[in-house]
Amino acid sequence: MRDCLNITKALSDENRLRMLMALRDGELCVCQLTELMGLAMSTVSKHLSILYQAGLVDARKEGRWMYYSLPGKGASPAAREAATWVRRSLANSEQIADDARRLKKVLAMDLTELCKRQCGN
Amino acid sequence: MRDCLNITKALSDENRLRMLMALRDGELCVCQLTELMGLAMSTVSKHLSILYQAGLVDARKEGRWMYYSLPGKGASPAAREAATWVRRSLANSEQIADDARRLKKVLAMDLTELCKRQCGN
DNA sequence: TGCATATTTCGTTCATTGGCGAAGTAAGCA
DNA sequence: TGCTTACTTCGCCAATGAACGAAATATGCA
Repeated sequence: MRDCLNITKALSDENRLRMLMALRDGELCVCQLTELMGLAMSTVSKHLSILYQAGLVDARKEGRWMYYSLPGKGASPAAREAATWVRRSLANSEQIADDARRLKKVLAMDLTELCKRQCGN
Repeated sequence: MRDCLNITKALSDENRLRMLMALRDGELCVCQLTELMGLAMSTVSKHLSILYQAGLVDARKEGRWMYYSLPGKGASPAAREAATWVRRSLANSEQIADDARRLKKVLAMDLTELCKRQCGN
């Protein structure tokens, strides 16, 4: 029950759903997600930790960067099924499509420049 | 996005998950769910309306009684898939097993007597 | 019609959650 | 060793949500 609730609570916030969908095409660092979401970095970090606790994202540290991604085979069946459900349910969301467009621009930016700017705020 | 969030928010409460699971074997009226859950009837009614808004339960009025049940074929795919996910995720929950045991006793009670007692409170 | 009963709605209280900025931590570089 | 940078944790405030009891809304029955 605890695991199940962790997952449903993690999924019950619009910004967290958007972040999960943003990770569809591969891992992103916190700065990139922060730029995409237009929230404070501390807020994004908090959301990511909630998703991580629920097993809905993997985390990988590389140098100073933390990369988050959708979980692989190691994840719990419940979490993977939930992620699949989210992906299908939001496939046609206008908001998600808009995020995908803006994510492309974010990915085109220089990562170091982007992070420097984010952390300056 | 709105539909998806309605579903995940509806599922992000332990008592609502327990109610959904209690409906596995067929419809129940508000009094029966109230007895099972040990909450105020107004609280149970509120939870049911949230599940209903999300499309996670059907509602049927028969005389003075409102019967709630898991949704049939008419329900949205997203809601049905979510319900299936919940059923699988909680299949082995001790809490749910305990609820099932107590539900048997509730079903053995006389419905009219049960309701009269509930509403007296 | 009037009364009992089953349920919902309303108003309030309390706990949880999302948001931010500031301070703290960890990793690379001069 | 310091300094910058990428991120997390902490402390606070505003908003949301769960709980209750009381009042309102059906519905059936005398």
